[in-house]
Amino acid sequence: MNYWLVKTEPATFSWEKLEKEGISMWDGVRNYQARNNLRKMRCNDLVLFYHSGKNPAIVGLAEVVKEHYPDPTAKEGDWSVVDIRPVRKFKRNITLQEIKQVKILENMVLLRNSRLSVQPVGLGEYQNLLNLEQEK
DNA sequence: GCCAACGTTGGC
DNA sequence: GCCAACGTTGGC
Repeated sequence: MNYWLVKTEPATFSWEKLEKEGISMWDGVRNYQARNNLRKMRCNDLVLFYHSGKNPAIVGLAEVVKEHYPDPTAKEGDWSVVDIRPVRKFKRNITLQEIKQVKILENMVLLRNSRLSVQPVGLGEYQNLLNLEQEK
């Protein structure tokens, strides 16, 4: 089992929309590194769902339900999508600001390469984030 | 709205 | 193959 994080502008595709749609196709990825990460996702892998823009934060947890297949929205090029579904909304948002303050999380791709929209998350990082959620 | 970081494009 | 120019992302 692997752990991931996907970023999205809430105006483009929000957590609320994911909950409303249920199983959703994660399309529109047009970055090779992000695409390659999509292709490494396996069914049942867990995906932290991150809102970028105003009040950047992890807001919920999703799950991969269908492994990669060609992106039907791509007019050209070799692009992929996966299907995800919402697992649960976090009981509170874990903000970028507080993630930055946790020493153990300083190597997260989220902080090291803030522009990568589909990124791996280490097991230790994942567990730490869940612990953070329980605090406060 | 600004700007840093990163990716892509295209001339040479 | 290098690099300047440009476009995009995303935090602030």
